Amino acid sequence: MKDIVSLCKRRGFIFAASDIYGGLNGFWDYGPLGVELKNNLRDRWWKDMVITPPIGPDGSPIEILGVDSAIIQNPRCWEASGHVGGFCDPMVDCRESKKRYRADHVFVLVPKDGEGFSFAFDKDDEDDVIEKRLQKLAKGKKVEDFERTMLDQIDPAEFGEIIGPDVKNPGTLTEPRQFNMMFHTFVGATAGDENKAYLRPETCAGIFLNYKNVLDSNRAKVPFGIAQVGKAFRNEVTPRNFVFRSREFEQMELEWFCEEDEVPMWFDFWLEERTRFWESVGIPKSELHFLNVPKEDLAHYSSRTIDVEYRFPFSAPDFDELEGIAHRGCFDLTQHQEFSGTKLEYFDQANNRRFLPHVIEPSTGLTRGVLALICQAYTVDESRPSGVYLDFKPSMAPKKAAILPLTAKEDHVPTAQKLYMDLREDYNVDLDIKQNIGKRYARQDEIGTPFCFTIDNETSKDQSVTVRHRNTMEQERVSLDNVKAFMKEHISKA
RNA sequence: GCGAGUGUAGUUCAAUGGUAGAACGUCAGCCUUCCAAGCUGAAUAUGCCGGUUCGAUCCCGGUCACUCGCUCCA
Repeated sequence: MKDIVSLCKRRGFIFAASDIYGGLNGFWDYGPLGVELKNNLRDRWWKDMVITPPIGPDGSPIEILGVDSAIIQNPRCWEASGHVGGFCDPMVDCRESKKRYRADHVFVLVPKDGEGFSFAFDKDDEDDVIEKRLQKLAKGKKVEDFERTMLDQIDPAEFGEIIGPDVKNPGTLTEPRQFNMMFHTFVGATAGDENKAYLRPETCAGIFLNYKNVLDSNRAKVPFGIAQVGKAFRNEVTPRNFVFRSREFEQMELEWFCEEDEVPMWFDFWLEERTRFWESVGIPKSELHFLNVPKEDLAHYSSRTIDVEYRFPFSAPDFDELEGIAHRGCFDLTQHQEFSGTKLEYFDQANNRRFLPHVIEPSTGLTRGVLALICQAYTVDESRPSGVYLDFKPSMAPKKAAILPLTAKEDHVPTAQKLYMDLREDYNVDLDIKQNIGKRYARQDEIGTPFCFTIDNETSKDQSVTVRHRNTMEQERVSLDNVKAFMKEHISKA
């Protein structure tokens, strides 16, 4: 992983944000090649979703519409989604056991006579565990001698008298701290609670907020989908693993609205489609893993979620989440309907009935996808000068080809320039004239350019150039006239 | 947020209480007819802030970042 991070910096894929100031934990910038790669992945997703959506089970193309909603929305929408209420749980750390507890998940036995210490327990602790611990530490007191109170109901000033759940001495618990995952900001020039707003922690809310607008303006009929790509922000406790968990990231989310009884069919449909997508951009199925998220780990709104996981270098041999496909039920529309007071029911004219559609959400991290593409492409090959090459699918590669005059002299350069000007109309290509040919091949290997066209003495004789293939380093001759056709053939099918 | 470790050119590594050196890469020139070749030259570093000291890259403190473990990940 270290090597990948260093290659990303060295060649201009991904830099630490504010690098010259020493960086900022959890934020990353995309360099010249990184932004191309990210755009390629994003554009492919957008094309596969919105421009040419898949063929549905009935044989005709399904309907998906795109939106691009604001990052900052009315803060009430985050109350509806549960982000404001549900995720501000005060947490308490134990200085000795190094554990962290939710203050509302810890209860405390406070002595009724006010003498001696109080004892904290996890809310799930069984009675016999509690009794045993009291026997050891409470100097003869029994459960009946205590009053049971939740930790978040106790004044932190009295924490000094409490013995934490996993320790033997009092005074190790810190004050409760709020851990709100949402970044907040203020709308308007004055900073106060009345104009507090949030940076969206996920893009899907903007879809639900526009669900009615899209329906009304586009004659959409259930089942249909709304797609969005955009930035989201989460104040992660621990940004880790390069761009995998960062505080500012980019999501590609589809909300698929359908009838409740068709949920199982569409769920399977999207699972299959999304798997196909990842394969098509270069992630082999062998490196993917499908995690049926266990009930106890499901989000509050979801009754079924499958995580599409990828074998990242930092997780290997295990996998980490790349995409989540969730059945969100009608939770979001119900909540927004209630909080906004706007009716969001769908009217099915054919059957003359109103209902709130259920939602299947394939939600993926664009920036995580970029990381997966880079990790997957990273190929060590000691036999070649660069020692490594990036095995991108040609369609994903930031640069599709490099045009290299064999020498900087003679008539190689003008021919190369002409070819470059011609190719760049259709493809993102490089023209590189300086230094010997080996160095230039090596450089292109490191950034994953699939093809290099080399102009040599023979070119002026027979109007042909050498194509050098990145993965095999093999060469073949192609006539100048056929270079475009060659590109078209090799890039469109991959 | 806690604990442990780390921090020297783009990268990988040296060295030192007296102000840093190499290799590779990068750039320029020469030379080169297909894989980081050769020759000549050049630019570039002690994360940041403070303290101790005559003097700190080195010792101390803070901070920032990275790695690992915990925690978190709706």
